[in-house]
Amino acid sequence: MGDDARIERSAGVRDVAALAGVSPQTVSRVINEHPSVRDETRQRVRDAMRSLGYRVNNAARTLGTRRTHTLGVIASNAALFGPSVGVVALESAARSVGRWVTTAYADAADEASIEASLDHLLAQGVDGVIIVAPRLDSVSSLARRHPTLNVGALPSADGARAQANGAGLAVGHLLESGHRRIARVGGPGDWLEEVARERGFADALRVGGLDSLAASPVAHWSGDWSAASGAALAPEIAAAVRTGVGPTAVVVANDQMALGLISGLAAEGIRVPEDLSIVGFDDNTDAEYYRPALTTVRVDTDGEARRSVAEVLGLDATGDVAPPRLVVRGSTSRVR
Amino acid sequence: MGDDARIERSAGVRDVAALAGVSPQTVSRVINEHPSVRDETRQRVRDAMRSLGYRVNNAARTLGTRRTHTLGVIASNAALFGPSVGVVALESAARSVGRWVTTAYADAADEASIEASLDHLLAQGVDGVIIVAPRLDSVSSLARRHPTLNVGALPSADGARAQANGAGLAVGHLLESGHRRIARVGGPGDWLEEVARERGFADALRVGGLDSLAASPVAHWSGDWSAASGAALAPEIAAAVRTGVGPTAVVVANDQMALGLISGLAAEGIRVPEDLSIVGFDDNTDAEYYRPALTTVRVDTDGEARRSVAEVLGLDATGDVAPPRLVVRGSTSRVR
DNA sequence: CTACGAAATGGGACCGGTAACATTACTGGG
DNA sequence: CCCAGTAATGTTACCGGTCCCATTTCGTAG
Repeated sequence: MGDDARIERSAGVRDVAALAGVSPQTVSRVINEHPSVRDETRQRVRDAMRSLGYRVNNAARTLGTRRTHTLGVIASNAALFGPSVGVVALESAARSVGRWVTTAYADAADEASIEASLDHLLAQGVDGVIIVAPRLDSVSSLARRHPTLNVGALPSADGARAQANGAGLAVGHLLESGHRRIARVGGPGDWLEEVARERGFADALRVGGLDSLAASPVAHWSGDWSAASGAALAPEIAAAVRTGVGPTAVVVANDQMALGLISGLAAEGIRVPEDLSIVGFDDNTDAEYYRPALTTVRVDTDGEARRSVAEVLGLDATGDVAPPRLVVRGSTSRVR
Repeated sequence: MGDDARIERSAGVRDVAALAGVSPQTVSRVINEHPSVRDETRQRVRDAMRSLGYRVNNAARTLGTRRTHTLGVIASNAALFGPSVGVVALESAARSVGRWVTTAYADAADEASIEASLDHLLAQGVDGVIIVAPRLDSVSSLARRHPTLNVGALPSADGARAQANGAGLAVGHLLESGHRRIARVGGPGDWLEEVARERGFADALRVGGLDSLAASPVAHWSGDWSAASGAALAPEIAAAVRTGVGPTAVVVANDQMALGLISGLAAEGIRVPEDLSIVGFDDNTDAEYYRPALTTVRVDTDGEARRSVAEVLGLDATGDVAPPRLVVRGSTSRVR
């Protein structure tokens, strides 16, 4: 292109202003889409920006405004589908409203680790923080300790409600299939999503005419979302099934625990779905290829992410959030 | 002078300087660990910083230095274990050397999408960019178009070599188990990791005394890393196995494709490992709970990430990288 | 004791936008 | 046609570190 080989310091607002014949302030107004700029002026400035290859300098802008246009995301355990997908969805949602995302991974079970991640994000300066798959008290606790900070969560309160409904769908499917002894394998009890999914499960059972007694012989099993933790529960669950009065179906809190559970049950000689029906939650991309293919609940993570971002930034929500949906595959069958 | 109760703007270098009785410049030197500061002075400044709760303002610093201390990461498809784990490892590695990470997700197969992500990162200003699981030409192509930018990859060139060795381990295991007709299911051919794993596979076959002829009847199968793509290959592979002169073992380019393949093969009536041994790659957290549990190759992603970060930032590498390791489970058996 | 180079420190200007306020150009009502 | 009120634009200083360069202090050889 140009053979004037000089180190061109990238153009600034003043350069653009000079070329467009306006003041730097007007250029700034154009950048920020301030309404009080005549269309013709705006166009002239835009042209100048283009011909100079102008790019806003985020640092300068931040220095002046004290707003970084950056969203901090604290996520945990990337070996889990849920959080991974959530982080991607958040990044996409944030970018679509002109924000950057800085991510810090932490061990969600360890409050100190979360605090360290938050410190890291605060040092950089972020306009808000979203915690992915938070523990129950993480959000309120952080909000309390950093009153000036916008703290949000994925899922949001609305998202949690949706997940409760999703858990209800799973129960409904099992009831329709003739199951009456339905147990549940939960996640860690102090996680927001676990609480929602558990509540949805319990409510649906009650509505179906089965109170908690229906699940009484099976107690409450729970893991840590990992396949390993699902597998670890297999012996106990297998024993319950063998009694003949144990559960005929289990609603598991996420797909990966379901995977582990099925694997462990196989080792115990319990067949799925012949001896026990299993429903997962998330519908991760692999669930269809588990053996048997997993019946599970799909949630609209992208929609949820958009909602969470909008909430934290105080914007109007963009786009709808699809309600959760049951995906029936091979891990559930009618009760014999 | 007048001490009106005004909103306490967080302390800056000038405040610290005043309290410590030095110039702002000296405070700056302390912040940046410049050697030419007397120990006693340094200590005085540090004390002042602490007592004022001083925190560097990253934006101001960036504006002055033109360095953001931020690393950009471009990753693709978070539904895959490999990239997800890689991103986390990079974040951790970067943080441990005092950098922030801004992530942008892109569809790696779509050059335009990568370019858009890069634009996004450049607008923020990053000191370097690391592409996770890059296509073969992505890195060099970006480096060419943005000559001033530090571009790196995960895995690095060394990491790719290690993966080649890992693929060799898989082949070695199969040879020892008596397999002689060994096929391979690759990833997308224009991906760095695919090239490395394929090369390791081919080299090991040759060293084992089997040239490419051994694989000739099985052609070259490949997918896109997803379980779905693995499942899609099942009919064709099943047909080859049924001929009786097809492969007795398959080395698959990653665990998730192996999962899909096994699922698809089951539908075709091919049993793993009785009729066909299968080796995966990655050893993701779920592989142990696939059915059968997957024999696979584990790589040291954390170590690789540290190496990539150090490379891009021009630092000395910290910590060793563990060599890849074969994990033998139930998806492989001795040939009958 | 002097001289001189290195070490330690200080003094502005400056990075590139933007807030705050001032100014000028328009609009419509009386 | 004047004036208030709003729209459009300009002026100036400032955000908070750091760069460059000047200055002072120190160590030590001559």
